[in-house]
This record gives sequence, C-alpha cells and structure tokens, in this order.
Amino acid sequence: MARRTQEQRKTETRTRLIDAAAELFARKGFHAVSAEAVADAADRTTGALYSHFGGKEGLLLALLEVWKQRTVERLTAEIHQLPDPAPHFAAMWEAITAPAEDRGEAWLLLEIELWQHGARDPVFGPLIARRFAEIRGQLGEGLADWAEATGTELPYAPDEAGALVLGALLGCALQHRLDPDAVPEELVVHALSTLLGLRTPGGSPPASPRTEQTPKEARP
Amino acid sequence: MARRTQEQRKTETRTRLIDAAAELFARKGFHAVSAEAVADAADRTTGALYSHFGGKEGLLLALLEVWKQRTVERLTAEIHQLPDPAPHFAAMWEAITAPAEDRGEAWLLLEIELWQHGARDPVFGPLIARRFAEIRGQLGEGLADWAEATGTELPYAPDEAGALVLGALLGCALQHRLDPDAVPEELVVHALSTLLGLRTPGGSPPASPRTEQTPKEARP
DNA sequence: GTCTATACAAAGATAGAC
DNA sequence: GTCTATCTTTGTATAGAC
Repeated sequence: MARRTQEQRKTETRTRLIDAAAELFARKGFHAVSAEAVADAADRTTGALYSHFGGKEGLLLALLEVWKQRTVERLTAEIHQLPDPAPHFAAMWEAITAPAEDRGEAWLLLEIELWQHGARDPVFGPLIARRFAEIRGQLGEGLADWAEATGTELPYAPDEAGALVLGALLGCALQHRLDPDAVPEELVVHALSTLLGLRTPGGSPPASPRTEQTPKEARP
Repeated sequence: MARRTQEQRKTETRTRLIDAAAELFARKGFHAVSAEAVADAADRTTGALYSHFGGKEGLLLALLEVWKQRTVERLTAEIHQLPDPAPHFAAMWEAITAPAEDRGEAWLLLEIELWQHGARDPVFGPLIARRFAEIRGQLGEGLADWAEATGTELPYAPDEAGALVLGALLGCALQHRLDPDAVPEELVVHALSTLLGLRTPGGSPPASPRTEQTPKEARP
C-alpha cells in the first residue's frame, strides 16, 4: 500500500481540517478563530484550507454536513419500547451535557454557533432551519413509534412533541452549562415525562428523592 | 439649562455607545463587529469608546449591566392572579419572539451572544450564570406567588419551575427564530401549562383548534 | 495537492491636539 | 471628554515553487 498516500492524503486533510474547525469554532467561536489557527491545529497550512474549502466560510459549510450525521446519531438513538421512556430522556440529556466524553461539551457550543449563523446569514438560515426540522422529525417519530408500541397516547403531534422535547433539552442545557447544579438531570427527565403526559404532573416525583431543594443560587 | 451639555454629554455618550453595541452585537455578533463600527453607529469615535470603557470587552461588560434590568422587566412582569396563567405565558413568549417591537428580535440573539461569552470566558462565566439564576429566581417566585394566591400547588420548587419555564421558552424560541411555523405560540403556552401541572397533559388542547397539523417541515 | 512567502485589508489600541 | 491621526498586530487571500 505504498500508493495510498496520494489518493488519500486529500481526504485526510479534509477530515483533519473539519475536525480542527469543529473543535476551535466550538471553543472560541467562528469569528474569533483565524483560518491560520485552524490550519495549524490540523497540521496543515492556510494554502491547503483555501484549496479545499475556498475559505473559512466554506469550511463551516462542510463542517455542517459532517456534523449533521453525528448529531442525529447522538440524539435519536432508538427509543426502545420500554414502558418508561425516562431512561431514554436521561441518555439524551447526558449526550448533550456530557463534559467531554465524545466532545459532549463542545456539542452544545457548536450547535449554538451554527444556530447563530443560521439566524444571521441568509445562506445558512435555511440550512440550519432544515437541520433543526430534521432533528425534530426524528425525535417526534421516535416518540410516536414508542407511543404506538406501548399503547400510550401522546398529547401532541409527532413534530410538536419533537419541537417541545428539543426545546426543553436545549433551553435546559444552556442553563446547565453555566450552572450545572441549577438544572439537575432528574429535573429535566421528570419535566420531559410530564410534558408528554407520561405521568401525572404532580405525581411521581423525580427519580432521586427531592431532598430539601433549598435554592441553589450562586451568591458570590 | 445652557450648562447641561458638559455634565451630561458623557452619560449620553455612554448610553449611545451601549445602545449601538447592543444593536450591533446582536445583529452581527461580538467578534464580527469592530470597535469603530460601534463608535460610528453611536455617532462617536473609537477614542470616546476607549476612554469610557477601555475597549470592546469593557463595553460588553457595561452592556450586560444595562441589559439585565431590561430583561428582568421583559420577562417577569407581574403574573397577575388570574386562575389561568396562560395569558401570562403568552405574553412572555411574545416578548421573546416579537419581531422588532421593542427590539424583541434582537433580544434572543443578544441573550445567546452573552451566553456564549459566559460559556467561554472565565470572567464572564459567573456573571452570566448569575444573570440566569436571577431570571430563574424571579420567574419562579412569580409562579410561586401566583400558585399560593390561587390555591394551586406547583409540582416543583420555585427555582426548579423557573429553570424549566426559562428553558422551554429559550429552547422553543431558538427553533422559532429559524422556523416560526414549527413552534406556534399556542403549542408553547400549552406545553408550559402542562409542565407546571396547570392542566391535565392530554386534556384541554391548545387554545386555537389543533387543525390537521400536517408536518410543516421545510422541504426546499 | 500542499507548502512558503507575501500582498493587502481591517481591527485593536494609543498619543496628542482641541 | 472627545476627536484626529497613526502605530501595530492580526487576518484573509493569493501567487508561485515543489
């Protein structure tokens, strides 16, 4: 395999650049990272970057495509047909908030970074909008399948359920990122279950006993 | 009042710079906006900016303080003691998602911009964390007061309720921004009510009749 | 396809006049 | 306190060698 070098070096370069970009864009933000910094982190040069992607913007676009697949895997792992979907919610929550396991920490940051570009750039807007729609769709579909299999009735249409679950997860993760104690996993899981009518709102308190619960505000 | 100029010009400059910064940071992002652009938009020069705030970073810090108050007002308008808090939820939602009424559109963008700095910068982190904690606190307190006054029992501690409501609002607003149809107001209001146990999960469908509800995915 | 070197533009920051 | 002018650094992008 002495010949592999030439044919494959280019795809490896693409991968290296995209990975480096994901890391840096998430950690510092798109505008705060120079093309050179990305190239350096990927052990390449700006020349290679421009040759492949035409610039930083093009790199972000390429990154989006790759990222899409990883995220769908991350969030929509088959919701098994257990009577209680709580473990599945917990898994999704952990996938989003995990410190660095499989770049869990960076996931939220990059996702928000992409959202921003979508909200600001007319080119990215529809792309990101579609991305979110797909996530909602997959999420909702999974829930609908589960409901049908277990004989439960969801109080929302699949897409609506997807939107609410995704919304709650994102919004809670944002807060969790700055103040983990303020948004414990049990709270989120319980809320999601309640939201979808999978338990009575008042009944069955969060999995872990709701001890005391004195306000945990940081008061520095 | 010929003398007002000297004493007050400086505070007017501060205000102008902060307002301009809020507008531009929200619309383009902190790193995408130059100090000069902010100064120009405020009809001042970079010299004045540096003299007052020491730089762009300092300006962001100052902006945060001002923004704090406006947001608390925006989100925690007294929750009146009606039996149904839905109108109040609807008002909060509109405050967050309103196109440009009172800079409603920019609100979410700037809020996310601040969150990012908090998540990335060790100096901003605690400040933004505190900010969110305060919003949660106010929100939760308002809900608790309402519950007590109306004889309702909230299934969560005040801070927990605040975290969930804020989370759902934020996460839904993020999606709404890219695809308004996917997250209609009635859905969010209904979800919030359900979440807090103010109606049975399955019962009382959203205010507006849930017509058809064919998936509204953009399929460009 | 990738690197080195570099042109060119923009941004951050400051000194000194008013 | 504010402006004009400018210095320095950093970033984008390209041309040409390998």
